[in-house]
Amino acid sequence: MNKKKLIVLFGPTAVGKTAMTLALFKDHYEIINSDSVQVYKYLDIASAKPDRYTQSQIPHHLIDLLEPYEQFTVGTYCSMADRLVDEILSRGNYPLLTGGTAYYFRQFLYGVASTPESDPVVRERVQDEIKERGKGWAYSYLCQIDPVSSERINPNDIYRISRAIEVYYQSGRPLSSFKINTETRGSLDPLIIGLHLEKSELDRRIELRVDEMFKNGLVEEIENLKQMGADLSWPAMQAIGYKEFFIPGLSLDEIRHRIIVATRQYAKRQMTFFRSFKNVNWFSPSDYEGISNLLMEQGYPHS
RNA sequence: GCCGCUUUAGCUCAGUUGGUAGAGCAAAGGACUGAAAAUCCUUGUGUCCCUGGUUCGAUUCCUGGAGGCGGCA
Repeated sequence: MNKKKLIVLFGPTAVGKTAMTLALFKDHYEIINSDSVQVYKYLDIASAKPDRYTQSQIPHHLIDLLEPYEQFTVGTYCSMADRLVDEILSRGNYPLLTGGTAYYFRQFLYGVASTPESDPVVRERVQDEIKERGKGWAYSYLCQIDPVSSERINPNDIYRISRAIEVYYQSGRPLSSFKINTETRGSLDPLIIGLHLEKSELDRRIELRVDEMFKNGLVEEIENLKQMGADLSWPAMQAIGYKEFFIPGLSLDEIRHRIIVATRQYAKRQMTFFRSFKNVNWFSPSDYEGISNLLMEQGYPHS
């Protein structure tokens, strides 16, 4: 059985992934969006969703998939991406997974663990319990039901504690009993391309991009969402460039500044995650020639 | 011009009854088991505005000066 050839293209926010796809991947490629915010409808500007023109030049998948009040998960991403990879290959094209959500790439490449998928009812039950009995209880309960995970998870990391408890409620098994994969799935033959920029240059681009977002109507986009009933309980509203508008009492300038700072911090976290991937071919986002040569060497269509 | 308050980390500010200092934010580094643009961990950062004096020792008390804020003229 032939391994599936595909390209993974990642890099921190604002590094220039979209420009890169237009420059080098216009023909014989189809993009599988790997960005946890661009899957949402109506979140166009602050999510830096590829514009109409870009989408007309290259087929895009997994964009505008959900309403902003719906929950997306890695598991869904992975199964949809798997199906799309097969479809794209059967058409004689190459899948190009691109975006900024490192966690999605990690789970896609290694294969998502066999833990039960998250259940909103159970999640709410656990949330209620934590609210009632406190975070201290949650962690000591975790120590009891899953000592192995309690070693790994910090007592303050209520997200992961909560999830570990959910898994226990749903399966009757500790989270740590589900083995995770640490190697790329045998069925895949990925070519991983990472884009990186010097910190000061990336910071400059982030600031420019945020100013562009305001010029392109970010405030109107938020107004539209608020008219639809958006508030912080909508999963999509936790994204940078959206959540800031729900903080009471901020001026537009303060919102702008917070978005810039949060974006810089996000880019830093992304780089930390990306650096942990193996077999990454790192390039500057302007190095079209280097990437083109790599594609040629690896037997991929190139321009 | 006079009176009062103020000057400490990149920013906002605590503090030291005289023994050269610490929070939040920012920053740097890291983690990541179906929420991941989420969540969490670790770590510094200093002519304590300048000048003289008192003192074993001054960022702290005193003199003079400079900047900022407010009031009166």
